[in-house]
Amino acid sequence: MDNLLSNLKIKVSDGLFQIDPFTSKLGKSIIFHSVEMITELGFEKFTFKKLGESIGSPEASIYRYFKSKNQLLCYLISWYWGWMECRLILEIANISSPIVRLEKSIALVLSNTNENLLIEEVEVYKLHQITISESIKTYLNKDVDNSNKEGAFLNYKQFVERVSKIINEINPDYKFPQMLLTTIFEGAHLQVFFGEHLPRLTNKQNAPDYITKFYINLALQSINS
Amino acid sequence: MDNLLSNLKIKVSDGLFQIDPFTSKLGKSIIFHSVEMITELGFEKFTFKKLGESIGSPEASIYRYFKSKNQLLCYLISWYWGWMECRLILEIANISSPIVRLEKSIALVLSNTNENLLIEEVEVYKLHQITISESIKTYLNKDVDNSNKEGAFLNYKQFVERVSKIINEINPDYKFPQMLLTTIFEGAHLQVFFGEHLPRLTNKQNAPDYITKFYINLALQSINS
DNA sequence: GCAAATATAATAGTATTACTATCATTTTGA
DNA sequence: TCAAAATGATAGTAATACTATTATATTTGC
Repeated sequence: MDNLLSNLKIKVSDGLFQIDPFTSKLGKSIIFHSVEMITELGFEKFTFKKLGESIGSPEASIYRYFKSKNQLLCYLISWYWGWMECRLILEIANISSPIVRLEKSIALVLSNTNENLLIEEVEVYKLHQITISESIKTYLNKDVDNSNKEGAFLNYKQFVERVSKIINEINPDYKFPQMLLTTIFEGAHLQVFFGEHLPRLTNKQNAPDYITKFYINLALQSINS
Repeated sequence: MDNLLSNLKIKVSDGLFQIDPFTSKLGKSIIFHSVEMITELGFEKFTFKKLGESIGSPEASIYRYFKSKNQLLCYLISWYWGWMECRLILEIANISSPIVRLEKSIALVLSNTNENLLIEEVEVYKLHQITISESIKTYLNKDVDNSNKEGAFLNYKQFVERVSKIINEINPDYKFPQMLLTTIFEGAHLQVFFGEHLPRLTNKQNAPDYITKFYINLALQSINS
């Protein structure tokens, strides 16, 4: 997989940066260290000043790449869904059964790479964790309509779109594929978080992949009924 | 309903305030105006300074009631779930069928009072909107374990607990009531938000209560299978 | 009805955040 | 090699999220 993906450039909407970070050393460093730092501190306590210190560059230089820390978060999350779409395509290629393809799509959203895979300076393991706790902050705010215009959610929409087509292969009459999928994807992330911090809000099991199985069942029951 | 509820005092964990706001005029004013202001500005742009100006009291006075704007948000959201539990109890009293009780529980989470009902200085219509866009911010952060210790999520847990008991009446062997319910409650809020701002991530229908029906079906299919 | 306790107002101050601006220096690439 | 672009160094600003202090109301318990 690494080899295949190392030839890919994940497309991120150009409204999500001022200068494409992958065109320079500093840009790549911003990406690498921001993933590290947001994972460690959480988005609220993460600042460009701290980021600058850890990179060894002044704050002002970071602002040349991203106009705000919000834009940077949107960039990272968008990159994540772009990368997930790549993984999805590889994962379900040559699988004829749409049910199996759907199962694999849902499993993918909950899977994390074990090794700390580094793609385009992005530690994808950590970015997965960031997506779980921080991604909703890209849209649950009063600037959502602007972010939307800047293309912040295109990659996520495209991912959802691709999987909803699989749902309509299974049942062409199913009316709520996007609704079902965002319920599942966002719900899945939340259950991971609850499992760690608020166990009374979930049903943690020792069985591996119990969250995945739960959501696969939920999806298939809903689609086939 | 108003009459019944006007005799109730919604219980909020005392880790969520410094001074109980309902014991003074200023406290009540903080509650009333913060609901107004968070609805209007969103949580990020809401500040104690602006709140103080609109109340006509200095910032420092507000800090005597709530040690941070985060604590205030936790208070409001907790109050919301306390209030929702009261509504739930009234709503499902004397209904023998657990299926109907479950349906009503889910419908309740998506329902908003039409009139701008004022309970204990809380405009509940606006607080419902705040819950949709801001409630996850009470826990998706690095302070979650502390907030949890302070009782920030007790009312929500209790609400979920109460409804999960209904699920286990329907099917005593069902293993994932909390997981199903938080998926539904959080998902339901999200679909409302997507319907307004990111329609490609949902399936907005003209039919009234389509979100409610979707989640009721989802629940019943999952529980009965 | 009055003193004491308590709540509030008025004001000031601090460290940090989220930026913007300017100019010198280094890197790059045609 | 020379100009353009990127970066570094430095400074500055308005706002945020608080804390502290002291004076003035207001409440309350006796």
